[in-house]
Amino acid sequence: MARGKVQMKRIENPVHRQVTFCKRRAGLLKKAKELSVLCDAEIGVVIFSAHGKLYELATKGNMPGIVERYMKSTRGAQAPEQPKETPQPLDAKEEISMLKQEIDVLQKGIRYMFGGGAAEMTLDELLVLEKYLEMWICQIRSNKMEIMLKEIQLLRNKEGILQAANQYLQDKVEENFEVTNFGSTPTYMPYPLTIQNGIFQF
Amino acid sequence: MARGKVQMKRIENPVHRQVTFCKRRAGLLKKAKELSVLCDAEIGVVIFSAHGKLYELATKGNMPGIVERYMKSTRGAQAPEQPKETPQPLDAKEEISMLKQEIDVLQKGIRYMFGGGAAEMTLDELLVLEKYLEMWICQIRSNKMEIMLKEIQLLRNKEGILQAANQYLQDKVEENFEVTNFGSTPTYMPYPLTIQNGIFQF
DNA sequence: AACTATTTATAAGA
DNA sequence: TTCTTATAAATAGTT
Repeated sequence: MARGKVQMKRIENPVHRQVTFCKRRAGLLKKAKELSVLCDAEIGVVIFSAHGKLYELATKGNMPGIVERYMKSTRGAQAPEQPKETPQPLDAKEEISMLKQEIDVLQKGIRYMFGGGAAEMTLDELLVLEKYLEMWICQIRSNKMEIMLKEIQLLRNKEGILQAANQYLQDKVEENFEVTNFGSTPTYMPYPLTIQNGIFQF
Repeated sequence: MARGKVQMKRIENPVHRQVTFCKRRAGLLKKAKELSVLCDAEIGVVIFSAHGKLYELATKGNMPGIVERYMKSTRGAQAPEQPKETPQPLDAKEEISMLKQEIDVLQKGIRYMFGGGAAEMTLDELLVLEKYLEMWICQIRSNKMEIMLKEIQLLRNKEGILQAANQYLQDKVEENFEVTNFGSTPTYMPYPLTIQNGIFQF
């Protein structure tokens, strides 16, 4: 904002970036405080530097309170959609009715989460919903793991290919060495591409 | 900051205050975004207006992640953090695209939940969704606890009333006993309603 | 919502 | 980091 406009992209020079971070961080926290005082607002600001250091500001020094209020608020803040008809590729009618009951709980739960807590839920319903969410998280974690394992497998394969190439090249080099230094003792000659196995063991 | 300094205290005129809130809120969020982009920082800003309306900004649209990181950071009492490279934030459509992304994740998540994981989600999306679910579970557990504590309090009150009634009846019975068995020794006579205290201590 | 006169923030240099 | 200063940005009061 001074002595030249600044492009809105990451500052590549690390020193420059650090200095700017200092200055603008101070500016941001000051502005936040001003806004809270002038307009009687409750504000929380959390800043993690690129190096992971935490800077924060919270009105009344009460960040936990703000986080809690945020969580309560977001239940109602974003209401993307009402889940409508679930495609049911199921067979038995009893099963369907049971599933519908289940879906009722879930729909109620989603209203609970997204609909500003308008739907009052009983303790039993909360327990059921909690179980569902836990299952959901479990499933997500399993999918995450699957994706990561695939990635690892892919990298392993690449590693294998590279090691084979490495071996081939090494043989080639040794062969040339023997030709140019005929009669000398063959020496073991590890190349940089020969790397350790990963930390994951299948 | 223009046409006259401003006192750093609550603006009393409500109209004036509302206008200033709008302007400065926009300014603060803009500054926060700039800082995150220029200096590669992870930033979360939460603003509650005096009327309770929520405004927020989070890098990567990932407020739950920031909250979690914040909690980790503060719980460890200034624990050393690992420097994590933030993927370059997009600079084009600003907050709107990020919020849309956030909503996208949630919508996809709902399909994910109801469709038995049919919707393919990227690893990043799964991570964000996981954070949301953890947040919600936390909220649900807190609600559960609240309900249970209320229930316990209610039961305690009932217990108190019943014990009082019990005492009253017991006295009555003893009185009658003394009348009908004049001169006999009074005996201690505990009634079934006299029960032990619950396991919860407030 | 727009418009400016000012104040504030800050980029660059020291 | 801190100070200085020229200049860009933000914004208070007004229209």
